[in-house]
Amino acid sequence: MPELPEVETVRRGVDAAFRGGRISAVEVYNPRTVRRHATGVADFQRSLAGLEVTGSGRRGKFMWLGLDDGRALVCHLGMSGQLHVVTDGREAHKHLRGRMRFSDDRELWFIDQRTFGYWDLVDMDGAVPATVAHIAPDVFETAFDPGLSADRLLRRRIEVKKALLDQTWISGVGNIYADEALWRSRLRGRRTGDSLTRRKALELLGHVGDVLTESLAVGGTSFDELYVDARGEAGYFARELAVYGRAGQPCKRCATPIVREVIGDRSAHYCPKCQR
DNA sequence: AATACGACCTGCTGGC
DNA sequence: TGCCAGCAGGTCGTAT
Ligand SMILES: [Zn+2]
Repeated sequence: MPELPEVETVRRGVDAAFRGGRISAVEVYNPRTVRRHATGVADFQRSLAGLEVTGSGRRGKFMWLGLDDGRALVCHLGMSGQLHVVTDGREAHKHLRGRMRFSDDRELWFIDQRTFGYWDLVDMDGAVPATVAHIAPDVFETAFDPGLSADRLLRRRIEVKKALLDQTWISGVGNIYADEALWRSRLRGRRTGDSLTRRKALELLGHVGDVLTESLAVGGTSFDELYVDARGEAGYFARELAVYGRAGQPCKRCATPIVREVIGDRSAHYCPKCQR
C-alpha cells in the first residue's frame, strides 16, 4: 500500500518524534517482522537497546532510522505497514508486530496486517543502508538523472507499467502512482519501453515527479485504515485520483469509462480513449 | 542481462 | 449460514 508519498509522510512524523531519542527496549511479536535479520529476533532486540536515533532517511519506499553505532534500522512497510508514535497507554493493536520503547517512555509501534513489511538492522553503504543499495534513486534525489533513466527505459522490452513498478529502474512508484502517471502522460501501461520516444519517456518521468509531489503535499492516499501516518491521520490524495480504483467511472478528461485490466499480475486502470 | 513467475501473509467482499 | 474465489498501496528468490 504505502508508496513514496505515504512512506515519506510516515518518515517525517517518526523523525520529528524520535530524532535524538534513545532506545531503551525493543519487543518483536511476530518473528516475520525481523525475517531479514540473519542473526535472529533476540540479537535484533538486544542490539537496538541503548542506541540513539541520530536521524532518518528514505529511498523510494524504503525508510530507515540512523543509529549512533553507524548502523540503520531499515523499516519497510510492505503492503499494509504503519509506524505509530505512541505517547499514551493505548491498548495493543491486533496487528502490532513490533514495539520500540524510548528512554522517555514514548513508543514506536509497527502495525502490519499482512506482514510483508519488516524491520532490519544493517550497516550503511555510503548514503543508504547496504540492503537498499540495489534500489534506484527516486525522483526527488539529487542522484536521480532523468536523461539516463529515459534512455534506460527506451532499451526495455517490458510494458511501461511493469517498468514503473521496477524499483531498480526508478524507486518509489507503486501501483497507484504508476497508473496515475500513465494517465497524465496519455500512455497505455501496455506500451513497451522501447516503443516510446525519448521525449515521451521524459514526459512520463515528469508526471511521476508531479503526482508524487502533489500526493505528498496532502499526506498521501488513504482508502481505509490500512494507511495512516505516524499520528494516525489519513492522507487526502484519494479524491484526486484519475484512474486508480475508478473502473467504470468517467475519465476526468474525456468522460469515457475507465477500464481495469491486468498487467504483470497487478491491476491496471486506464482510459481507453485518451491513453495510447 | 533482462524478464517472468511463484512465494510470502491476513482479511474482506461477493457469489452460490 | 458456510465455503470458495478473487482482490488488496510490495519485494524477493529462482528459473529461464
Ligand atoms: Zn479519457
